[in-house]
Amino acid sequence: MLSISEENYLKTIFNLSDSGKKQVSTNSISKFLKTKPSSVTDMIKKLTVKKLLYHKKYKGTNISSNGKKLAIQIIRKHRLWEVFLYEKLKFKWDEVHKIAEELEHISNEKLIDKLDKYLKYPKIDPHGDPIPNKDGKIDIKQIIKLSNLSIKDVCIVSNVNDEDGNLLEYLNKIKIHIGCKIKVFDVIDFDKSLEIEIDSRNKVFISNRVAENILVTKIN
Amino acid sequence: MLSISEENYLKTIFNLSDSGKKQVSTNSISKFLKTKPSSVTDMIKKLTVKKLLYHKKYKGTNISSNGKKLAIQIIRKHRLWEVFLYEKLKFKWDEVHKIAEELEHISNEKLIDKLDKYLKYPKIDPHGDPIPNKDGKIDIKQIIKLSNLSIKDVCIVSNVNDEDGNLLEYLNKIKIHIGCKIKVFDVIDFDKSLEIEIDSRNKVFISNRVAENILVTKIN
DNA sequence: TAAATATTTTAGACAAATCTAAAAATTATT
DNA sequence: AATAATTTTTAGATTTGTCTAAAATATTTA
Ligand SMILES: [Mn+2]
Ligand SMILES: [Mn+2]
Ligand SMILES: [Mn+2]
Ligand SMILES: [Mn+2]
Repeated sequence: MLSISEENYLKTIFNLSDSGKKQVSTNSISKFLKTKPSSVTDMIKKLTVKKLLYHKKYKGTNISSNGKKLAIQIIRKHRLWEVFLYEKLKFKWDEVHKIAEELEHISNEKLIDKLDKYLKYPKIDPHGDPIPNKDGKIDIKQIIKLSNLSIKDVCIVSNVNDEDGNLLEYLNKIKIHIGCKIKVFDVIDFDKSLEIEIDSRNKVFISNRVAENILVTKIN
Repeated sequence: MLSISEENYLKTIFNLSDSGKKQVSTNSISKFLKTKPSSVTDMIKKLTVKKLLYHKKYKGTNISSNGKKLAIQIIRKHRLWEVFLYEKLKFKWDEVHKIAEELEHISNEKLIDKLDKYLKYPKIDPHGDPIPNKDGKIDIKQIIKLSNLSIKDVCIVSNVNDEDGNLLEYLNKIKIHIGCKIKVFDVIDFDKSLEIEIDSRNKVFISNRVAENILVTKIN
């Protein structure tokens, strides 16, 4: 059994490593979790003893296959709770992440199984992130950043960064949501901002920064 | 903001004090929470500084009105989650208490408001305990122990002790549940055990000990 | 009411998770 | 390659919640 802190570190390392593909630096973990690098070093040692991480002094950290399995189960819980909060309790999509950060640490396998069933085995969370199944398997779609599209491209929004509440609020305002259709009308050379049309209705300009945080699947 | 430990102590003291009516001994808290008396003394000091308890060395502990308010809100959360687990996720009534012990510590007022609404503002939890409303008000019914009834009395089960999973499992087995009707057929002089008929169907004997843990409202 | 017993508190220790300050190692710059 | 800057680790401290052992107080029993 892991403590809440251990779970948060493990999940963060899994995410920062791009699902275990890359090495993670001590500083990046410390920045993400808003703890000091020295605290991160301590926790890395602890999780390494538990064989959830590999670590060589001064070199960087990799997640082990056991670590991956545990991290994916935490993510599964997080995203199922997000669906519950969004679908059943009618929270806005920019409110669910913070609450799910707490709910994800409740450990009872039967609870998660029953929640999954109750929600009818959802495949994605309210931000378009895939929900791992009980065995840890994750459906991955071919997705690209909206900022990579060109004039006249059309796409469906499949995912947005759920870490930043301000971004989600802004997307609410301009009516961008998971599953909506976006057509690129113009790409401004000066700052790479985009003029887009959302669901064949409202036309707006969005910055390149915003476009980088919206993941889409091209449909033409 | 209270820690999970502080919340558990506060709730325990509220319950052991019979909703604030009685003084609570250090040992009784320690027994209930399975911690040592010295740990209890430490926590009492901390909660006294926060003005949630009154305490005089060697004399005993009383809960303050602020402490009562907080305890009632934790109980509200606990019982609402129990209703969710029982009604929506279809857990058995003997399974929900343990999980609710964790869920009750998630602190987000909007979450509890929305959960309450979603469950249609339930008045009692799966064990018949009243759910305090948002302002902390609790409906109290005229309830007595089943063990206090006499031959030919009829009653409705309104509450059972939810702390002991074994009791709940046993009640499941003999089909006693909240709202069921019980008629007393005989009271055995020797050990005060009862012969009862449940919902005009199955007749069984139950021990005095069991009858003491079933609260009912008389209907004749 | 004095002694025995039980309860409660104090003193000091420990593990977990964090921090600051300083040392060690790595990486970037001249 | 030497120096400067950055990153990472170590050493030691702090807070929270727990423990054991012993001391202080209260209660029960003889
Ligand atoms: Mn999230
Ligand atoms: Mn979390
Ligand atoms: Mn309960
Ligand atoms: Mn609890």
